[in-house]
Amino acid sequence: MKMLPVLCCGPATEPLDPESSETLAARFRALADPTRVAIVNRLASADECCVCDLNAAFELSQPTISHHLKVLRDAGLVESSRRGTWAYYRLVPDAVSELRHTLGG
Amino acid sequence: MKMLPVLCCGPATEPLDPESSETLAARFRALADPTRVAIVNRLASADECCVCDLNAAFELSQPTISHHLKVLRDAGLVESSRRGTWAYYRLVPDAVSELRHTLGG
DNA sequence: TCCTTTCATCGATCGACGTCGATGCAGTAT
DNA sequence: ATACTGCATCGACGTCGATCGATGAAAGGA
Repeated sequence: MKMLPVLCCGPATEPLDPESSETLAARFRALADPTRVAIVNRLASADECCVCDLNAAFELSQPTISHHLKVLRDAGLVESSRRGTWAYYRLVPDAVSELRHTLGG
Repeated sequence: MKMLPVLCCGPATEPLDPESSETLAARFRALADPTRVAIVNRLASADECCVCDLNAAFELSQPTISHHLKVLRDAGLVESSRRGTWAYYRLVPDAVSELRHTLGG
């Protein structure tokens, strides 16, 4: 897991280089959609979640949900594994907590 | 300051209603741009910051910086006050901290 | 009064993003 | 072999957002 710089509070708030700003913004962008926030919230209260359950939970088309899952995957916030026909998604707690620390934990 | 629900970790991770998801996403969207992340970072290490300093710090036009500051203002992450000709911006620590808690502090 | 500086807003442009239907591809059952 | 289900990808469409130049408003100085 790549280390992200501290964003604000805390004793050491060093200036951000452009690359770090872009990395941080990319992670926040993954949460900049209500559906993705809701997905993350749902995954937070369940160890695993089948895509079919997510499709049923949100009034969106299956490709749209799949797209949001890909965005979250690319951001490293969730991970998936296929078992048989189904795909299961899990939260990556370290990624969430690392993002939280950039807000000054 | 409006109370936001807990997002993930912690003992109580209640399901998010659509309105809360939208509110949370809106806040994350304010940080979903590298320039805004850098502005927040800069404000975090200085009590106050004049807009003219920000204009000088980023290689963007003055209207663009002004736009980003408005986005951050609308999100409640920063606040401003004019003194004479100059406008000074400050971070709103409670807003940042509240957002951090939604990530499960 | 007139000019300059500082900042916000406006209008336009262009690329990024959310959404969908259609399609493809495994896996499973009949 | 055929058909069906679960999920990812593709292509297209509409909207949103980042950016800029131009303009406006307010304050200060000559």
